[in-house]
Amino acid sequence: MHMTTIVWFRQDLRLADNHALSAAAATGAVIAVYLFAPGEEGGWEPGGASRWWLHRSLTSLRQSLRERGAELCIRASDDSLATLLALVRECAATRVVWNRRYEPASRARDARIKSALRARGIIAESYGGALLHEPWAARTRSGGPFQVFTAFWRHLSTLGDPEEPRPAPAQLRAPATLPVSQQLESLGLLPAHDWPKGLAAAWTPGESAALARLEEFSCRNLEDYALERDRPALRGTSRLSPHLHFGEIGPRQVWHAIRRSAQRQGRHRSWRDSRFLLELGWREFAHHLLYHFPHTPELPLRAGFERFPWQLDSTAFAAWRRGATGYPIVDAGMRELWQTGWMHNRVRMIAGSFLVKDLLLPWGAGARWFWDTLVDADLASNTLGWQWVAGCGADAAPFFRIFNPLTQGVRFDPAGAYVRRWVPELAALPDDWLHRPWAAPAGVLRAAGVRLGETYPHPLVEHAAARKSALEAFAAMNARVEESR
DNA sequence: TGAAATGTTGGGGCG
DNA sequence: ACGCCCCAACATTTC
Repeated sequence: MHMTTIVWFRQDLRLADNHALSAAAATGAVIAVYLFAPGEEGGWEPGGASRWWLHRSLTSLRQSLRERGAELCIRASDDSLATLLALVRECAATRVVWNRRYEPASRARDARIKSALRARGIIAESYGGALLHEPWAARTRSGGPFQVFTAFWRHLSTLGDPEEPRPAPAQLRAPATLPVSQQLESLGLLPAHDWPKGLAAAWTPGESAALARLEEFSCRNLEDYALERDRPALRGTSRLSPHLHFGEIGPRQVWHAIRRSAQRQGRHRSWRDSRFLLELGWREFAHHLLYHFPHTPELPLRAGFERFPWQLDSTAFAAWRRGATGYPIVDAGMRELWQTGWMHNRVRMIAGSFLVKDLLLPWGAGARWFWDTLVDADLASNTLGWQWVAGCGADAAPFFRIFNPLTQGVRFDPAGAYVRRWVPELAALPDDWLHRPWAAPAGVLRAAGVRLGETYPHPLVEHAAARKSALEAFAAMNARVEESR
């Protein structure tokens, strides 16, 4: 059998463990295509940091395709079906294949495209690879989706290990006719200003960097991860999230790399219960929830929260975004985000809790800011994270679980290395006052060169009072819900 | 994957 | 010796 197949790359910018690509390579010539269609993302077109990453990742993908004898065809259009049909005609292709995405807009579009292709006699196939298990594979006893993480994760373990990852095809056969590609630069993914300098210093997008990252991380002891993952000053986390989001590496590869490494180290059972795989489980859970509750990027899963009395204070929101709230651990996180396109998970929770519960700003505003600034911005994970912290999601933290930014700072950044790195104007403060400069004696501030309100802001709100207001707002929401029943 | 408020216990100082 | 108070440490409840 020999045919010409279009491989439609999307969030699977890799050659290894790519079932769509393998299927195409096994049966004939391959036309690798990337379609940039931000208008088809249902209002969630890639943000600035994602666009920067995408540019670099496509550069990398194009290079590794070339090394195997294939070219990457890039087209920009908000009508992917029309572009695919044009490519089919241009190259006399008979088949189009891709790996699935699970965002609501993508699912609707892909379903429409699949049936339109088939209606024209073109073979259209989709494959799984972005998740360990398809989101519809897990069902509660009563047939519905899971809404509690532990139950979901326990159920996944009954489905068994995911398939072993497949190697990248060694060689790709070129088609008789190569389609014309747009210049990558014509997509306009790189911003004009020098924001990407910080991103480039922190990250290397692309499949080979992703594999190197996984190799490095999986050599580490899984117990060290459990101990260090909550300490933002350490490099305790895997930092695989952007690579996973863009599919430069797939979760099956991660799973089996962890398994192999643990078994090499003589741990033949414990790895399954490791904290790290649990975090991979949260990623699965996020996709499960988005698949079954497609409205959650915009609306709270717990509908009562639509009546929450948010305070729309744009000055406070701007201070939060800039990292000028006056709470060092929050500001450190927001500045790490702006400068590197990433924020440590523990600090995401602290900064998120501060936005929602201390400033009473709607979680969706935080979600949009993260969407624009995170290199790992992912609709499923971002939505789950924000609904978790706001207390309005499935298996979320109860609303009254309010983080104290001072306590959290002292507990998780005890030596202050994280705050000093990202809030250098406080660096000279002694440990005792670093997380609460507002309480430091005047002499200590003077000695450290800190002038509150000038070199570093006064706290935007007083936490104890803000906490009280948040609980009152929550009570007001519950009263409104009660009243309307 | 929280924190604050409230309750309980037990040891030591002291009249 | 005994009861009383204070307070730290820990546990439980509440938001």
